[in-house]
Amino acid sequence: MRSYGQVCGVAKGLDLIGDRWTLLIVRELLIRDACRYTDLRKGLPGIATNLLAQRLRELEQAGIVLTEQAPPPVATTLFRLTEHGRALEPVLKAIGDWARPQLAEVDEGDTFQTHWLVLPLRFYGEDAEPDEPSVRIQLDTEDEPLAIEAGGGSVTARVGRLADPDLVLTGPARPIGRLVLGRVDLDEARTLGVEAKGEVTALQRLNVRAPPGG
Amino acid sequence: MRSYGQVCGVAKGLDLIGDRWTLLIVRELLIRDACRYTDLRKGLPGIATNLLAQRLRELEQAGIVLTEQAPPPVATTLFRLTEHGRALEPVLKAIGDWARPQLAEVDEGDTFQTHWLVLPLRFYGEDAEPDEPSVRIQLDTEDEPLAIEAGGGSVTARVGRLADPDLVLTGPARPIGRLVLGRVDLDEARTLGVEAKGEVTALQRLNVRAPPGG
DNA sequence: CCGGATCCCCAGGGATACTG
DNA sequence: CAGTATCCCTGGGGATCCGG
Repeated sequence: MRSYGQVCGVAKGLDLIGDRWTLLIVRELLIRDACRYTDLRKGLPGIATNLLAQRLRELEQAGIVLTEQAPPPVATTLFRLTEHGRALEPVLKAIGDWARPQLAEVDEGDTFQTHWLVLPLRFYGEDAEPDEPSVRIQLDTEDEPLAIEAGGGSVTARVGRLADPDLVLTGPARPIGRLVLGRVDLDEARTLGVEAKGEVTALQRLNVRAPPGG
Repeated sequence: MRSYGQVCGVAKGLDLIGDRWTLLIVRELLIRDACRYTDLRKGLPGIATNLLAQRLRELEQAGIVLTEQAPPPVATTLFRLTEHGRALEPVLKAIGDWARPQLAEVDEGDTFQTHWLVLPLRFYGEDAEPDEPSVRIQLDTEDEPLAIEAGGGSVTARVGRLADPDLVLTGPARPIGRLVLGRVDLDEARTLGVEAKGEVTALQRLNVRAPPGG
């Protein structure tokens, strides 16, 4: 990117992360930790492949991303955030906090992927019953499976599959996302095609609060 | 800007504020409150005038900026942030926090303007002696005058001139900025061309702390 | 299949001139 | 003062192709 050439923290920051797609690449890496090139492409629908490669080079040069060679039998390049890169999480959180109202006006053509639930759950998720034993919820949608665990007062979510979940939610990604974030209840989600198998009360443990000021 | 088309708070936010120059326009409006078109242009060296006009239109349409007609004898258009626009301050703060280290590597061609001190003073400034009577410091550089006041534990700064300052700092903008932010002491600043007239101990009242995690 | 590189085309940004 | 109009050029979108 062309530098703004200003002695100002905001301008200097935007020199590094102000380019199109850059912060969304960081988002994907915050969600997935270590990440293949193809994972990034799938999580960034519409990005041109040359652009992704160029951004990754720039991010590596800026000390935000580092690459490593995975050992066989994987034998592929993995991309990962440096500590300086992980320090961008508050920036993404601030943008997300601010944009919460905009999230209501979702366009019909907008895409949704299940793993995008990870950051909102990390930022706003609480365990409603901290003293109860923890519960595990498995999301099974058309794209990647997501594993959610609530216990000890906090909520964690990651891409992948749980060994023995208390509750499995199967169906289209969008309604499952709205159910997990507490925007619809289970009855309404069922009419939208969501199937729940197991301990449905586990959903009560997920408490997703509103961002500050929203 | 072209929308990312993703059901994700970060992406939705970037749809509105991810364009080049946009957040720097917001920065200028956070510094100055009400602002003429020409003030914005001076504070954004290098921006194309058509681009500034276009961004202001987009920001107004997004409910971030509003325009008002100043009454005579000023008789000009003023730009101001809406409440939704002022809510972007934490986003700028998060970027500034993150970019603090980058601010050390300033290029020689980079420009600096005195009023850019307002946000760092607002974010990181503390009054070192909350119980003492407040002090007023006037900055007089080649560009606009800046008025700083420290008292009651906090620091405020705004563009403009004080009636009877306790201390007046005159000289080139860059060294004055570094002095106010505590990056050089008064002796070193003097060798860089800064003149101090009045109660020089007033500078001790300014305490500019480091951002979280930096 | 993974990790890109290459090519073409268009939209968005930069610089300058001009106008109500 | 507050923009519009214009021209040019770079950066981004989209597709295809290529080496490992």
